[in-house]
Amino acid sequence: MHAPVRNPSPPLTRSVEDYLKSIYHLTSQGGFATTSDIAAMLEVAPPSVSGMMKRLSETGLIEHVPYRGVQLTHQGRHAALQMIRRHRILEVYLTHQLGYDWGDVHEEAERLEHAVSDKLIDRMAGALGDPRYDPHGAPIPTAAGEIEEAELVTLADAAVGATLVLSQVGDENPARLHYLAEQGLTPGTRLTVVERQPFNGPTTVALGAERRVVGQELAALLWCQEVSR
Amino acid sequence: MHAPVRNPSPPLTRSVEDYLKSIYHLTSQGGFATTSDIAAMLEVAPPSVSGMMKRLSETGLIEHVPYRGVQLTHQGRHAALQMIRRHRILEVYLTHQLGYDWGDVHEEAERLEHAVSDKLIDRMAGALGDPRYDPHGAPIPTAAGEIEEAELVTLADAAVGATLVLSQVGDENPARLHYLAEQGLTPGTRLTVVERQPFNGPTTVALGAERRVVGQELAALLWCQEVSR
DNA sequence: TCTGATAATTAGTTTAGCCTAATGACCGTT
DNA sequence: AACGGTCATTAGGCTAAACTAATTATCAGA
Repeated sequence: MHAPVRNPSPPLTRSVEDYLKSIYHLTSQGGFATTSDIAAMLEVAPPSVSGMMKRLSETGLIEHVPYRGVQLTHQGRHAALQMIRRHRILEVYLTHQLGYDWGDVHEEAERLEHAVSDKLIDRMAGALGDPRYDPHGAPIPTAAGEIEEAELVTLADAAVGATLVLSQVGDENPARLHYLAEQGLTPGTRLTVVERQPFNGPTTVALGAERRVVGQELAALLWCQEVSR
Repeated sequence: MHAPVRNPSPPLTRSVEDYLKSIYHLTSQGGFATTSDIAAMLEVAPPSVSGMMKRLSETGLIEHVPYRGVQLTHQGRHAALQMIRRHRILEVYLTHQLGYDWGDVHEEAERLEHAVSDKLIDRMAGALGDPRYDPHGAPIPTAAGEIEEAELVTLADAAVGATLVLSQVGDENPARLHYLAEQGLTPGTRLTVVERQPFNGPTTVALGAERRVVGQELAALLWCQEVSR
């Protein structure tokens, strides 16, 4: 046996990789990621984030405006997209090749994404025919770091009468994902908004002949593409 | 996204896992693992080992006799065998399912073994039909922590005239492994010891009609089972 | 414009792992 | 029995990444 082998490009620690991913997700709609949002997402205390932001901006991965928040530099964005590619390829691989349920892949991928090599990810992607979306419908960045950006609305915001295709489920809670699958609410599903109760009330949708009533909270996680209205 | 997910049974750090594995390998023929052997295997300084030995014996994973060395407790041995199972299942999976070469699997498995869940290992093992040996011929511990112990001799020690089956290659250097594969020296190969030069000289073996001359250093890595002599 | 709430940062600790330098134990030889 | 060499351990430091407590910015409302 040999010494434990480190990943060929050593600079990024697990922690750094997690911070970059969080910042990516928090800024994907533009704007800054705030210290407390990052802290909440990673479940660490805000001072831990302040400290890390200092280091990350020193290494050129983020742009930090004190008391405002942070954004990724090109370099940081590229690294974040690498991680997201790894995560999503792993999710597809685990579901398609190893029988994982779409509710259970996130946790496993979350650990593996820090340990896999680019070579392994490429092999997995190859074995899967270079998939473009993960099991939750999220687009997979290319090896070069490009990602599809789609115009999406949440079901909670979609107009009554609109016809939609459910594209992404913005959640990773296994129980909620299982429930959604039972209800037939998986990416690719075509649905029509039948009605919505006021005061953040539930939305009723038609899936073919079936009706489903979706609470506000869940509806806000269902990202859809508008087909017509 | 959520906070980074930790492995369900959290206590063992990557480092601890590596130390346990090293100690297992160093003591598999019985006896104690010494501080400097562990240090050499993990490529750390001896004082780092002393420090870790203190912690590991406090947590009951090893028995430490100062200035003598260490041995695994039952608990430590079990944990080490878990890691070895993970490593070897990963190696088989990477070679059989993802086209890895037997010389390249070690490094990838070395990183992944710390990140995979038991569930994933079981799925991989299942997909492979619960293999009993890794690509280098080493036995894979069961999920319960049992491992086959075979009586093996290195080719360097085998008697001239003996007929052997090459069982394990005790090396993980990709270049050496590639060379061995080219020479047809892979686990399962049947061979006869034709002659050996004195003073740690090379050993000549017959593989069917073919002859191979194997240097002392390499011969010491080829663990064989004696069929007859 | 002041004030208070909220959010961000700084200061100071902790733990895991590593390091080098200094010290101490063991063992084979004389 | 003492010596010297090798090996192990102790002492003391360093870094990454977390924490709590204390301090400072910012901003919205009175």
